[in-house]
Amino acid sequence: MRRDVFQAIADPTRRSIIALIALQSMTPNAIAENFDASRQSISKHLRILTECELVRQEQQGREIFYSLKIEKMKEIDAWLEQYRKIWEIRFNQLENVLSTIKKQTK
Amino acid sequence: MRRDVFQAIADPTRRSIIALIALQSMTPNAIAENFDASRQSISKHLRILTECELVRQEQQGREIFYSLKIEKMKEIDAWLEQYRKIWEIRFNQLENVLSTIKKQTK
DNA sequence: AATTTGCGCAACCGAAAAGTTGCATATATA
DNA sequence: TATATATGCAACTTTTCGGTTGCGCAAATT
Repeated sequence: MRRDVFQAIADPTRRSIIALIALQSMTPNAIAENFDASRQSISKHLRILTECELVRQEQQGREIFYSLKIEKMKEIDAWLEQYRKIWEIRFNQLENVLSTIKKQTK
Repeated sequence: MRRDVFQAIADPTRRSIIALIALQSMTPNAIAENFDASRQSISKHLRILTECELVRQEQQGREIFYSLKIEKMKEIDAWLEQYRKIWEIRFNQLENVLSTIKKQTK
């Protein structure tokens, strides 16, 4: 089972779950109430999110609270970083081109 | 076919293709040479990347050059932004807690 | 003009993923 | 203690995905 963060966030339901539990931890039932999907289906998504460590479980009596491991999101951020650099360079190049044109028209 | 950026970057081969063409545009054959995968397989990935507008094609004779549409990557960045905010808040809260502890031990 | 080259497209196949159903288990509650 | 509730897990089905094969077409090359 190739489970990585990128695969985890590929599913729109999982992205919604992430958004839902980003601020406060929730039980599977509470989460499922926000979707058309069945409890089991949500449970499976939660398992996938847990397996790739995007989510943490906390047992409390017979309830299990799920919350987002926000640190793991930084992995995506780190991957994006290289491209952020590129688009900044591109932007600067464009700036230069524009200022050159401006000078020429003067 | 539900094709979005998140689904596109879920596949490791596609992420490699993105990295490869980020700086200069390349033909499918040239791209395929960098992988074990067949030309057709790479071509299919390129189609998916094109469909979700992460990649642009430029015909030049019988060759087609593919290049990254870096702007589209910003969509992922925009999605991450909300979580970036959260982890900054968390970090500041931690700072506060630490400084409170520091004061108490004084 | 015939052949080679670069490429896309459609059909097919096997593996993995998503969803459903039916349990089992542990903790509350009556 | 019997029952209801919260949840996970395993088995099964359906869908999706990645890859291969085979074809067609247009641009280069001979």
